[in-house]
Amino acid sequence: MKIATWNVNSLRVRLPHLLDWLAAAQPDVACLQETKTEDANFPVAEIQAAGYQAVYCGQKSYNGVAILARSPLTEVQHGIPDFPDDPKRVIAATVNGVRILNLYAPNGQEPGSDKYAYKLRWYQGLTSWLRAHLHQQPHLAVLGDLNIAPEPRDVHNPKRWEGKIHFSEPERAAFREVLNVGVKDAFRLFDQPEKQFTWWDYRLKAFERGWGLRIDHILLSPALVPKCTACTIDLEPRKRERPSDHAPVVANLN
DNA sequence: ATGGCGCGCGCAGCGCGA
Repeated sequence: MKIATWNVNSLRVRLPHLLDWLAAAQPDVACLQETKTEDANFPVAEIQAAGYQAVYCGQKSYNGVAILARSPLTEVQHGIPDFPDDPKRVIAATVNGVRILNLYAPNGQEPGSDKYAYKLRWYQGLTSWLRAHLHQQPHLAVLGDLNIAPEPRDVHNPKRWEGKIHFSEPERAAFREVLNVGVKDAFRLFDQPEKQFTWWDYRLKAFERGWGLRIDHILLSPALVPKCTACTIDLEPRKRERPSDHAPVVANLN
């Protein structure tokens, strides 16, 4: 089973890219973030024609998540239980016995801001939920735009980014707390080339210059780790005209 | 690297993302 995550930055604008990418990459499960689409406008027909079922929760302009799958999606859950928040950042479902958590973590704006405090609170809520959920669902995969670069090697210029949003120490600590629940970063299960990123600023030709961050992740529970045979970043969609600023991350599970 | 981009909304220019 191939599972993937991609922040599409508007599903409406990126639908042609998404359909081409589904055909090329052939994921069995695709978690999307920043759909920016109300449920009534979700492109169900196009997604079905591509061979996928979908569950989704979105809103106008901001946020929005969806899970696409070639097999039935069951036990669909919205939001983080016990975290009073409704900006359409979390959707979960079970596919082929694997519990899929699709997350769009808050951006955080900048350290010290209200949005930053909210991001850290959101991560506390996430960690508590994960701890409980992992006990109930041992075959658990967490995918999404987690908006944190966990280590210096996940940032093109760690000195430049130290203390900045996505790479501040409290954020990295929050990410470590997630890992401490018992999940592993699928990308780091394997030897990887240097300078592997999933997001590049639209400005200043950041993609061409390799100025990126690795902030989109796939985390696997202990039961899934031995089943994982590969985890890669797919740069092809980012090379297109009018791309999303994020690249998809893909993991193969036996 | 930091003004510089791209999105939605809605019809001008702003809020937001990362």
